[in-house]
Amino acid sequence: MSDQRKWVTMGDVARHAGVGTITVSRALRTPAKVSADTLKKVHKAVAALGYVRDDTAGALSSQRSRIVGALVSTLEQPVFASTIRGLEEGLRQGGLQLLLGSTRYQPDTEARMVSTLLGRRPDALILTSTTHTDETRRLLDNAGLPVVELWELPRDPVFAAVGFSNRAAGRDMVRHLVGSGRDRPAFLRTARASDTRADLREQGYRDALDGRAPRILAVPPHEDDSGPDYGARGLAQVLDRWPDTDALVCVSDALAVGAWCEAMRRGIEIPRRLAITGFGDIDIAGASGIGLTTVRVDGEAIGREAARLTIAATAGAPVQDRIIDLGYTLRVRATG
Amino acid sequence: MSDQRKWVTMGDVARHAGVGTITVSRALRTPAKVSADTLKKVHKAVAALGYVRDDTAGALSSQRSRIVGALVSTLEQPVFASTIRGLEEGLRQGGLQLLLGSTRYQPDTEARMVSTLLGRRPDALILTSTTHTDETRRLLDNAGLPVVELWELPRDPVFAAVGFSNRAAGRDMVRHLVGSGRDRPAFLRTARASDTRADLREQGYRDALDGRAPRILAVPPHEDDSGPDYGARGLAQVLDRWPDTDALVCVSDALAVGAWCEAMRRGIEIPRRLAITGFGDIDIAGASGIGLTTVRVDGEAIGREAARLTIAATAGAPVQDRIIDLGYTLRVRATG
DNA sequence: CCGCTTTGTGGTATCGATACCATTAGTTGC
DNA sequence: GCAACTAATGGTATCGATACCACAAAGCGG
Repeated sequence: MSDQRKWVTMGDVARHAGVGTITVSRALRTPAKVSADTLKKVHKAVAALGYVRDDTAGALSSQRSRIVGALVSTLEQPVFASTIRGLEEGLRQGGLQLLLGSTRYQPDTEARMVSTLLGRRPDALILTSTTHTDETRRLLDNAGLPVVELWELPRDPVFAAVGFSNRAAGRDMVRHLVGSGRDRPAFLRTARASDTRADLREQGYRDALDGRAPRILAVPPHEDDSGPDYGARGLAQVLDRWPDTDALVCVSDALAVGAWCEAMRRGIEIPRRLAITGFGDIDIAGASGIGLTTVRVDGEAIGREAARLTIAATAGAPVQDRIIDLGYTLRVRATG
Repeated sequence: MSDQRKWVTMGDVARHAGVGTITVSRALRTPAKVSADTLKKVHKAVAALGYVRDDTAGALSSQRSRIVGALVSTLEQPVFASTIRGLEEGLRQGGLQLLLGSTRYQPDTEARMVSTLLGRRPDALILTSTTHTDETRRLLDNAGLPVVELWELPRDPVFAAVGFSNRAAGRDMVRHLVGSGRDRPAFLRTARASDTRADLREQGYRDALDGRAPRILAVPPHEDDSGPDYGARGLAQVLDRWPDTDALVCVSDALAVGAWCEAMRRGIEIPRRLAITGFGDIDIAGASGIGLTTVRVDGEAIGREAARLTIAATAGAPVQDRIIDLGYTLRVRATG
């Protein structure tokens, strides 16, 4: 940390280069509108002074912050890692910057963060959730900016959505299990109040039961417990309650991996005695030693597509498809 | 997305409440300086108009953005998840907001992102890396703001650092293995050009060899390969090259879990025939089925401590300890 | 060589909140 | 009862970049 010296301003650069401030602005923002000669002078001055433009001031005068706020449900699990990567890269190409936050699946946290984010006057907002408090919904509606919701396909998106049908995916997975002879599948999830994606997958599970009695276990949230811990606890409780369960459909890969570990510890043969499936296809799911059967979602594509939509919308281009379904793939591996 | 209606300004709120704009500013920023009566009027007006303050404008005039930029090496693995959580919570209590980015272990990406971040005039910067390009270092030195580096203890921090000794941790882990009879430990890492933490842990491994021949394998980075994939490939290559290896010290938990899976697939007995250790103690490491022996790092504490330091520094308080060592714990579990 | 467009450049007002200073009313001390 | 203070509030300049308009010079067709 150096001394209290103030920042170099655009005016300083202009003086040093012998041009007007506005020319410096153009040289940096729209180089095509400036002569090659002037451009060189400006760049030299910028380098000499170590100038870094104040985008905060730029945002104020242009009424465009070039910031896109994004709120993901969790950063603890890598589910959204690829989506964030896709988003970040896509937005960067459009000259936009990602302002990231995590809601931890709590609607009130989401409300607070949306409010904070709006204070930075982002050009758009991206949310990996479609369940909002009334307060949040009001803020979003009044903000007058594009809002893109991810990983689901809400019936009435605030503005647009990119995702897939969680319900269909859940249904397909259970059908696959039933089709390969599993007759008593159980569904394992965490008991979170507003995890719409989990609700939808559970609904898909019910859809596919076809008259069989549902075996649904919602592990209560517990301080300091992580995904795999829930999975291990969940498996124990499921077997406790329904000992003859022959397939465990987990709402996420993190849970599935935890359940798998617990099964290994107990010496339960997988998949002969018990099939285990996950959701998301995170990196570890594919590890050869586990080989988790799961639903693959192309998170990076979701991110890229959301970025494309966002760039188009902020540029004022008309957006045709407001609900984009990118689908999913059943990835059948060793565990079921 | 609603129509093109402009944002409500502080002036609008002031008019609606029948007070001056500056009073509204004070009511929201320093309520103590405003009478209870006025406060109520202002809040009512804010609610009625759905006002959200423009922090961008506030930052410009007060020369304090209340933003702290943070760059982590990766978001793909949950190593830094707890650190981010600690940071975010700590900063929020100090009225600061986290602007998050990922460098993907690439110094040039870091340079680009530092520059972009500085354009938002953050009050401080936080980096989970101590290896910077000359360009980055110059920017940081000239920026005149507190820079806190995490997860390492550099000799000459830009401003301050919060972390632990990666070298000592690596050394302790290997000493533990050697002490329990492992005579031919190998070290597995990814071959990334600028992963200082990996370098230090490797150094620790060498320290503890005590005359034994080093067996170091750096898996070359490969497009689309994730942590566990590297681990699996790495185990294969290590056993190929040094078949009698009896302990595999992995530079991260992600690698260790992948190696563990591959070992399971090959029917290698763990830990009898081969010990496997990781680094970081991510959630899955503790899962009972794996029980990975690893180095536990209290990431959340690092985040909280960094937040405390940052708040103090931005408030102009004198900072005494610029290098804070939070230590680590050897967590011996089933795999070694 | 004259109107016309195109290209390059600069001056000035502006974005919205806050710093700074001024003002008023009320309170305290002697 | 008056100076000296505090509490509460408002007016105005300011932060740094960009929008908008103006203008000069160059290119160009006839």
